[in-house]
Amino acid sequence: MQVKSGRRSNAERTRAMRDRLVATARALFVAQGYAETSTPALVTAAGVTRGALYHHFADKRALFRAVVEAEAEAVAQAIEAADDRAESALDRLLAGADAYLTAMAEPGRTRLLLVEAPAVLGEAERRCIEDTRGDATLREGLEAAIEAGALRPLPVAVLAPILSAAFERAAESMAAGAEPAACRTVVRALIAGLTGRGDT
Amino acid sequence: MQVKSGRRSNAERTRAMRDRLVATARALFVAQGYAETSTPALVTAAGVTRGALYHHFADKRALFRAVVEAEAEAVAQAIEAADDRAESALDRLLAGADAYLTAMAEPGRTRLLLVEAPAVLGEAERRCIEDTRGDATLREGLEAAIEAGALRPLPVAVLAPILSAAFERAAESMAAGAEPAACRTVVRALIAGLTGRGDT
DNA sequence: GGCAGAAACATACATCCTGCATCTGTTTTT
DNA sequence: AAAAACAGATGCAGGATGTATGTTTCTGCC
Repeated sequence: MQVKSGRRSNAERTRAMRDRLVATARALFVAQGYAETSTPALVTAAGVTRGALYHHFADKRALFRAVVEAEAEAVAQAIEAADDRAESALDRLLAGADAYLTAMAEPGRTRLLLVEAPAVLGEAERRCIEDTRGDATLREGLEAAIEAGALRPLPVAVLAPILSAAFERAAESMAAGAEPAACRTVVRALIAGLTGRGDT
Repeated sequence: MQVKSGRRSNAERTRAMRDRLVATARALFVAQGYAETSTPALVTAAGVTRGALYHHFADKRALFRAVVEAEAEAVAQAIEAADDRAESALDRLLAGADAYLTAMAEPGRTRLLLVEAPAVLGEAERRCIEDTRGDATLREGLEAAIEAGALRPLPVAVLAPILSAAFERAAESMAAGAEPAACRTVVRALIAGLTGRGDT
């Protein structure tokens, strides 16, 4: 292992370059959107060349997908962490929803995950990323809550995406400057309404 | 006004050309998405030239906006029609939600309005189209229902977009082949939960 | 230690798309 | 009937994407 500044292993070079490209891409995609961000501008901002980009990613979309996957992973982890700290099935739901809203407050996340991703990646590809993470967790949480009698029996396959969409819009509202407290209140009211008892 | 076959007034020519371009654009945007639809391919499909396109629309986005506005208008009309037939504030809400789901079942509508439009038009422009129509109606409906004591008092400014998103996802699920009955059940349950009584 | 091969990165090119400026022909107006 | 206004067609400039080809940097082996 040389300590000389100029020498780096291939693994290091790859990781550094990939991280650099993904970080720069995230910033530009958030600021200008996917379509309006050209690869020449992107590599210039990153201080590298287009050759490096196309060496590490099949095309512009693959780079975007890498950005989105990293974002989705971060959100999923935040939710699972909150999930672990809850007791009852209903509490897990409420805590998960809360954690989702908090995680999505990270600047740019709503634009990447909720605006650009659906249009750039197909619905299919987007599902592969989002669905195997957040949505699956939510589905399990709902099933558990219904099983436990905490929630009205409703078709989870339909309910989960719909609730998920509600959470997403709440996150967008918060990103757009709405009262965080109001957003959380409404989301909790929505879930509470499904208990059939109507209390919070 | 000549009746000779080859002779058409300018107004007729304009309307025919615009309609033709919008109809063709809708089909292609639905089938391949906005970004993957090139203007050369579009005008070829329409049997006209790019000159005609850029004569009637400032740019590709303007054509897309025309398509989206037409879709949004159709949805808004369907909702208002259903609204007029309802009695109580709560009934208007439920009828409006139902009408929304039915209207959004029109093939391609979810992709245009919910996937492509947010990414292609800014959130700002999209709001101008969607918000001044569907969302405003929903907001008024919610305010009326809360005023009448039919719904729990919640911040409408936040609740309306969130409910709207839930409806939208329900529409997408239906477009993707989910049980229409299940979708309607869930949507109604969501609204019912907000009454604070929990019944349908 | 030095060299062959692979991998990381850079450069150059072919293709395509967008938007505009220009040009032709038709309709409307006076 | 002539001029003005307008619909529509053609050609061009700028720029973007993705690939093919070169060059440098590392890695495994002798």
